[in-house]
Amino acid sequence: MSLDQLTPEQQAELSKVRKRVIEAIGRNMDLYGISLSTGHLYGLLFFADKPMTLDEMGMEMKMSKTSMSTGVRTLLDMKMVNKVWEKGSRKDLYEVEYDWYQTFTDFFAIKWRKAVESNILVLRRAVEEINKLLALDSELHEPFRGILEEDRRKMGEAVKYYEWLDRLIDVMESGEIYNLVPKE
Amino acid sequence: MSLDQLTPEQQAELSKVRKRVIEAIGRNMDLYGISLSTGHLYGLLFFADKPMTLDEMGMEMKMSKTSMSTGVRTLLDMKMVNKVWEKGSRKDLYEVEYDWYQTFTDFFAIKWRKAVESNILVLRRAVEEINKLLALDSELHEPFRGILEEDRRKMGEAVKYYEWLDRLIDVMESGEIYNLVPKE
DNA sequence: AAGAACGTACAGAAAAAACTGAACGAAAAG
DNA sequence: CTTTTCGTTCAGTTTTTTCTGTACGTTCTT
Repeated sequence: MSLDQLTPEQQAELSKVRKRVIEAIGRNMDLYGISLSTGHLYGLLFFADKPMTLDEMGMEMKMSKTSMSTGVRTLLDMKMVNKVWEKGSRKDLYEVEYDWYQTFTDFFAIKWRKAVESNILVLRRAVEEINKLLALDSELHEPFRGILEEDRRKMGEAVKYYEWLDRLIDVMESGEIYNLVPKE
Repeated sequence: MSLDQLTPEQQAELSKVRKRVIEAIGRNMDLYGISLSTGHLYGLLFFADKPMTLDEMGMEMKMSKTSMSTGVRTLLDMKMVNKVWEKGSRKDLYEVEYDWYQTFTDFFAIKWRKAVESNILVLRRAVEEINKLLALDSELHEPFRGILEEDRRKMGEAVKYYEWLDRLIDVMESGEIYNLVPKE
């Protein structure tokens, strides 16, 4: 943090302000599926004036290095922090991705995309399966046929929705979203 | 589920197909901050051909009525299910909101909006606080002044991002988003 | 008014997730 | 080549979340 050069009063003032912000940001990071303490870690890195090592994080967070390692990896997987290379140091260094617009769209590209595609796949397969059942014997008892058709209809609707979501994610990834909602 | 009219083989076929879909949907509902079993409950309601009571859900899910009650309330709070009134029955009836586009935008309107506004508030206050510190004494030691200004800059950027996110949520709530990404 | 049916609050049990320290393997330093 | 440093794996512990049964208040039914 390199706050060492400040007087104790200055350090206290500053960390009071920062702590409130870190707390708020960290608390709301569960929207990204991130635990509170990993959210705090993110907040710490947000205010750091230089990339940090795992040991430094552990020091500041008063937590084990193991926890820092897993926390950082979570953030790394979501592209919320970046690994930084610095000649001379053989420790790994990390800093937050300060482009939060990018972080937001990456979140969708990584997490939501996966869910969307998995669900589309499963739904399409299920529809196929039902089609097979319906085709197999045209002499189906009415209640069964009706239920199958209703299920197929519902799943068809769901697929349409997921395809829409897929396109929405495209629009975010491509940056087109900024045409509709400009950054400024 | 009113599958009673079907033969055991038909019931088996159908529930095999449904179970796979429910599993997939439920698994990915953690994106909404919803537990796996509440996700399964949602899946169950998705396939139900009529609104269900808590007892029916407990029966199907093989879980306690208490759990059904809390699960349904979670889904209700997120507007993923609706309470349905049916004359004659004095039990509460629930059905899923089948308009998934609406569900998606409601999710942002409910969860993200809250986070965004809370964070903007906290950040604005913190910026104010820093402005006060900077104004208080113009004879600040350089390192402190520099750090304060850097923190202020970062938080200003964050506020701008959150304001963008706020506008994005507006666009979703208003339906403008469908101009950019049409439903079909 | 009394009894039955319903949903939920609550406290304890069970399950899941987060956290830690010790141990290990890889890679740099001596 | 040996030693040190670093990040991660893993097993065990702590903390948090989920789940359950009982008890309770409310609202219908009779």
